[in-house]
Amino acid sequence: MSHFSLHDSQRRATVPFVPLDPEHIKIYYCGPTVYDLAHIGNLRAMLTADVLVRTLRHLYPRVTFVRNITDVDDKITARARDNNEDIATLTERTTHEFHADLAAMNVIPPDIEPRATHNIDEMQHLIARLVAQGHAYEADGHVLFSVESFPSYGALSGRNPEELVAGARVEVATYKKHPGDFVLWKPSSEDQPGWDSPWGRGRPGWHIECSAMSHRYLGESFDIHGGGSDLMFPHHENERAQSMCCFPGGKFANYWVHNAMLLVEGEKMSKSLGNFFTIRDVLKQAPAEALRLLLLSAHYRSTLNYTQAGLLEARKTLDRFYRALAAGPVPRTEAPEGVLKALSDDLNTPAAIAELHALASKALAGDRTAAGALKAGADMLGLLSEDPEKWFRGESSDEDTEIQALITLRLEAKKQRDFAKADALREQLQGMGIILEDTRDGTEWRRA
RNA sequence: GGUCCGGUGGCAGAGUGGCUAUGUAGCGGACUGCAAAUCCGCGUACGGGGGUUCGAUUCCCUCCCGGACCUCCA
Repeated sequence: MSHFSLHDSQRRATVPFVPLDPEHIKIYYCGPTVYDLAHIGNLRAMLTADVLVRTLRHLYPRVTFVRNITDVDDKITARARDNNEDIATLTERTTHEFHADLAAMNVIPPDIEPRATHNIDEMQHLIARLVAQGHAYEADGHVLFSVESFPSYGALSGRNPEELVAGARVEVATYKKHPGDFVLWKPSSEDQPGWDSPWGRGRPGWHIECSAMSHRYLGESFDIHGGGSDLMFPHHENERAQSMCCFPGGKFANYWVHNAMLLVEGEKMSKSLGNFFTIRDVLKQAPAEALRLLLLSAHYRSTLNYTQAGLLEARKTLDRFYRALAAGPVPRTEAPEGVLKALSDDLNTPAAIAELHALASKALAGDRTAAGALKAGADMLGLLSEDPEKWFRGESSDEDTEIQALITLRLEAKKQRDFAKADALREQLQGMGIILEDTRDGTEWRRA
């Protein structure tokens, strides 16, 4: 078995991955807040988790992957109000859209996908425990976590509470004992979602839900906790504080995985710059696998520059890979060593893709074992899952007959060495978005 | 202001104390009636300046530039 190394954000180093229990790997990822369509930045985090889980599944007999849905949040409440719809309608619809988008991207669903609103009791239980243990206090209707009660607060993100005070760009609520204290429970007005609690009708703070759900489904200690690097502080830092104070005997997450952000055409993706892409936006203009390959073409801890040119390049790369598969039979093969080695080295997807290129070249040269290895290796990355013919031609349609007829006419013209006519027919097809490839055995076609 | 990451060939993007990925674009060639696809060849990159070393893109220092985070954010 290959040695799997993973970069742990807390240790700030790439270290050998040592499972808590090699028979059962447990991983938790922060899922979406369901108030809007997922964008390609969200997708990068989901893909990082996906490749991580695929790799772990290959190396270990059992992996439990938990990814939550945040369906109570002030952003949700605000959006529902703007849309003039029920909160539940908004969150249900957005959750379905999220699932559909990830399915289109060939992302493996989590084993357990808990919803925050189904875990309010668990959250209250944790909060009560924190209060009882002196890690949390009630103030002005809120329950707050006391960062000073947890000596290692800041260890994950590498900051200390004093620094946070100096740079804070948000005004500190007066009822906080320490400016870094954060909300565990907050009171709800009549028009806000709320649940009865020992501290009055209210709703949970953002961070407590992940502590509650990871504990409920994975226990006091689990192997990996992941998310985007922007979640490291404050979200993950706070989760860690809550959970470790609640369960001093546990380790909470043993490894922390954080993916870097992405840029769009060299700039930060933002709605005001007009370069904000949802998964759906991209899928209108390119196949899902092209987007997937593009996002995996940079290492997850590097900033990735998403560009239109890159999307086209990814598609061309896949064309070549699919050609390599289509060139002959594709035997079932074990995942190739080179790909496994790359992925075992902190999920080095660019190196894994380079292996795929080498295999594709061999396959195109007639090595069908390499074609099998290409398929198996690509599968580790969730790529090349389509039928090559479908990849090149799309779903078969009535148009195919017409295309075939024009091709036959052109072959006739060619036979009579009427190249002007043959070229005219080829141009006509090109106008229909069809590219021809003459081979020894006839003429193949594909969509541009 | 604080903390932390980066700067690699036209572009994308790995990696390494000496053998300088991979892809794409470009150029030349083979194949083809012409294309497309495929194949062959070419272009020797590591922000600037110091230092350590027999040797640095890789280690150290410094400067410049970019980015992230500092309680909305994948």
